[in-house]
Amino acid sequence: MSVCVSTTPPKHKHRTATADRRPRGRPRKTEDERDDGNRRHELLAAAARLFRLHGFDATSTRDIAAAVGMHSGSPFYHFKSKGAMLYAVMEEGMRSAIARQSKACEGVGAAAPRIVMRGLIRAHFETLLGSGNDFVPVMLYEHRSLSAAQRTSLAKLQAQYELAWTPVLEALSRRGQLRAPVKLARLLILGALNWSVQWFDAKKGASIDELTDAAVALFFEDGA
Amino acid sequence: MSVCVSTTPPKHKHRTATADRRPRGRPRKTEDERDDGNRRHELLAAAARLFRLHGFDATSTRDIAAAVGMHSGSPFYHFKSKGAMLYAVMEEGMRSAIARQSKACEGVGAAAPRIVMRGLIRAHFETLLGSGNDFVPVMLYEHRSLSAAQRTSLAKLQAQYELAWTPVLEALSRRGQLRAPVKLARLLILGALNWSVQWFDAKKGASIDELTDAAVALFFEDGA
DNA sequence: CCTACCGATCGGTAGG
DNA sequence: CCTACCGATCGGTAGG
Repeated sequence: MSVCVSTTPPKHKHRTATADRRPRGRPRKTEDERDDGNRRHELLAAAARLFRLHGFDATSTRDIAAAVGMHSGSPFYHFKSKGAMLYAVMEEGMRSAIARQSKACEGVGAAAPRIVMRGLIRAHFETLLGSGNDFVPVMLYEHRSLSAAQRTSLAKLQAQYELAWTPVLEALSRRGQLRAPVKLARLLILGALNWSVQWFDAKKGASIDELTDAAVALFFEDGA
Repeated sequence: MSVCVSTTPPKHKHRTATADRRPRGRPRKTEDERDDGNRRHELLAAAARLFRLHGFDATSTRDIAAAVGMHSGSPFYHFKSKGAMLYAVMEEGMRSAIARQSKACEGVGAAAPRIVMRGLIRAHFETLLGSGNDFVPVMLYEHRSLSAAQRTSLAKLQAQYELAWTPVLEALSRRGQLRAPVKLARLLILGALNWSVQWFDAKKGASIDELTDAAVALFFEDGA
């Protein structure tokens, strides 16, 4: 029996009812209608980088616009508010985190839980520390700036993500390889990983692989 | 040989040269000159609470003033800038954290390293999660808002705090009770503890003592 | 510590 | 997506 739960996201359908904003004024320069999404994503990537670097409140929408060569009012053509940009960054972060996690679980089949756990930890570090992966760190550290409704919405994605961890921890616990209560262990372990955002430096110190090995060794006993 | 390093802070002498600001205008209402310091500390406690709750950028100096019944300009009689308030919060947080840690180390004498470690972890949780202890959480989560000079200054206090951990971890490692490299283990363990600020709820779930037990069990093997 | 104020910046919008 | 702009808020200060 595989211990790795599939957490492929359900189709989402909560684009807001007011999302049918039509372009006004100057028409598209080219026939290529689809670079609309590209500009939007450019904004999102710039926002993620700046939010991570300076924080949500310390980043102005003007900063974000300038980072992609737009003028001050233009981001509001793509997003209806600064808060909507923050939420979009976090949502994209969670979707890619869930996708990476699912991929890590593919094909581990009936592997030993310690092997599966190594895959989950490795994927988590990659999501947090991989170059250009600013989206999830923003989610972790700018949570406070969300509205209540946004928080509720994101909580579902987070629960979905963490769903994969519990059965693996339980399997390890049954085998005597985990020596703390599963629920607290999950919180402590995820905390240890999440905090790495604060000190990890890709240019010096341990690599992501070394980090993963250290974490697995620290938290779980050998299956010997 | 005791494994617990004394980290009593050295006398600090870096009150800035411009700290001799004299009171102007309306004289003190009473003869009690010494409630000056009390007002300053009231401001600090209110700032810590608000910074923790809403973040540094989202808290205005007006909010802080209102929280202690002052008017908008008055905090600047006690602190020369908002940034100086942030630094003062963090500095006070570190001093009390170091004091609590030193106390936890007193009298453990030649106890087994696992016992000493339990004391360090317990003290750390108390510093982070004890009721009214907002100062260190602010330090952990608002680090980004410091100036470079402030960061350098605080780094010394942080290094002093973490000094106590290394020899204990090394002792545990020698005994085979710690299964990851000491340096990475320290980063991961402190991260697990620091992250508890995000999810701990004094009104439900585990108590600080249960948390401490779970952490010790998770990270360290029995000395059996 | 209060009053009154300043300059700067910010999120957001109308209209094209 | 740009131009031009508004109202609100903010950190900080002079003077008492």
